[in-house]
Amino acid sequence: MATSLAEENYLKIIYRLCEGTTEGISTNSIAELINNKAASVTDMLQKMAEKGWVTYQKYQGVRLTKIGQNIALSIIRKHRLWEVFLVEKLGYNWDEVHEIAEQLEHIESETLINKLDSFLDFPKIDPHGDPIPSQEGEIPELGYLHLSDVKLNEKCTLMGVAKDSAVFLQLLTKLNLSLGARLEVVETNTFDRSVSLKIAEEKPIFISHEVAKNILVKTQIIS
Amino acid sequence: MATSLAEENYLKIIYRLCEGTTEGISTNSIAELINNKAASVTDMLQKMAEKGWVTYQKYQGVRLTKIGQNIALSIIRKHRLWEVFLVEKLGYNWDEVHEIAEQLEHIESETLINKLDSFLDFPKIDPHGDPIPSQEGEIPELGYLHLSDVKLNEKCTLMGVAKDSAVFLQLLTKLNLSLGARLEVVETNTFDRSVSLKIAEEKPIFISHEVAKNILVKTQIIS
DNA sequence: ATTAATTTTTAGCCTAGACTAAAAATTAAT
DNA sequence: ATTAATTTTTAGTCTAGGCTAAAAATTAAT
Repeated sequence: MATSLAEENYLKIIYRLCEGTTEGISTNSIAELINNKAASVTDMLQKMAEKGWVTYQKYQGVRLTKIGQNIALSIIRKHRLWEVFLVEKLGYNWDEVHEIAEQLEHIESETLINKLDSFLDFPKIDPHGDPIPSQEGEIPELGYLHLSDVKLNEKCTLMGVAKDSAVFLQLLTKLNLSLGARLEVVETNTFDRSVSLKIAEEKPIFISHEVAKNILVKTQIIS
Repeated sequence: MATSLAEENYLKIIYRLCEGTTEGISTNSIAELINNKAASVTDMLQKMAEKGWVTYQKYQGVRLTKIGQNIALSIIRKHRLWEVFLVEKLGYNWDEVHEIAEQLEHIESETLINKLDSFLDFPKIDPHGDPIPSQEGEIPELGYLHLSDVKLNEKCTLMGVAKDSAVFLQLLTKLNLSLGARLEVVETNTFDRSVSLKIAEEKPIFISHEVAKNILVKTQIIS
C-alpha cells in the first residue's frame, strides 16, 4: 500500500520511540516530536491502525506491526544512505545534512536506493555513526555505549552520536570531537555530573553530562 | 514565497507550453498535461495569479510572469541535473530517469543543487540533450533542428530529443539511435512522410515522421 | 476512595487541491 | 447574425491532514 509523506513521518517517529521499550507509545510523545497537536495524532493513529501499520487501543498507546516496522526501516535506510551521499560525495558537514535527508528519504524508487547504496560502496553506518538498515530491514548491531556509562580511565573510541541536531553536532565539532576520536574519561563531577575528558591524550576538557550521554563509543577496538 | 508541490508542477507545465508562443496558455491544455480537470486548473490559476506567478484573465489563458518563469526554470534546472546524476553516477539508462527526476526536482535546498552541479562537473545538457538552465535562469541556446526539417543528404549529428517519454526513448535505443550518432536523411516518402535514414554510413533504415520530428540534430559540428 | 490533574479522544471546523454539474463566455458553423 | 459546439468558469462537494474546544478516560494526590 502506498504511504503518504505524513504517514511516513509518523512511522519514522513511532519507530524511534519504540526502540528500547515494549510499552505502547503515548499520543503526546508522538505529538511533541512530530510537532502536531495530540488530537491530530489520535486521528492519524486510527487511520494507520486500519491500514495495519500499527496496533492501537484507545488510551493505551500504539505499537508498530511488523509491516509498519518494515516501512519505517526502509525510510531510515533511505535517510541514512542519502546522508552518506551528501557528506561523502557532495562535501557537506555532518551537521548540515539532516534537513535535506528528511526530504530525500521520501523519494520513492526501489532501484534508486539500491543503486545509491552500491554507488556509495554499501556503507554500514551514516555520517553520525548510525547503522544503515539493509534492504531486508536488518540493522547491524553495533553495541555502542553512551560515553556517560563508560568506566573511569577506560579508553574508548567515538563511534557515533545518539542525537543529530545541528547545534549538538556543531558543539562536538567545536570541541574537536569527531568520529574515530580516542577518548578517556578521567573524572566525573558529582555536583553537575559533568565529565573531564581526554581526547587523544591531550589535556582534559570539560563536557556536560548531557553531551556525554549523547556520545556513543566502543571500548575495545574490534578490528 | 514558498511553493507547494502542486504549484511547482503547474509552473513547470505552463513554462513548457509557453515556449514558442506569445499567446495565453489555455486552461484545457494545462489540464490535459497535468492530468486534472479544467475546473481544477482554473482554480489553481487564480491562486497563482494572486501570488504573482502568472498573469491571468478569464477566458484568455495565462502567461508566466518573470517570477513565475524563474521558479519554473529552477525546477527544470533541478530536474535535469538530477537526470545527469542518475545516468552518469548511478548508471541508469536515459529512458529510466524521468519519473525519479520528477520527484527529486522538488527537493528544496539551494546549496544542494549547486553542490550537485559541481559534483557533476557543471554539465550543460541532460541525458536527453536538453539544456540545463544556469542558477541565474539562463538557458544555453543550442540551435538544434528537428530531424524532420533537415535537407536531404545533409549530414548531421543527433544532439537531443524533443520528447522524453520512456517508450520513445526505448524505440530510439532499439533503432540504435543515441546521442552523438551521425545521421543523414537519404529519402523522404511523401505517402506517409516517413524517412530513410542512414546512421553512421550504414544501410538506411525507415523511421516515421513522428520519430523524425522528435529527434534534435545539429548540422555542422561546432567544436 | 475521592478529588484533582493529566492525557487522550471525540466532535466540529479549516485549508489545499482535487472533483462534478451547471452556467457563462467564446468560437465555429450555418 | 443566429445557432450550435466548445471552452472556461462558477458553485458546491470531497478527502487528507491539520486545528480548537469540550468530553471521557486514566493517573496522581490527598
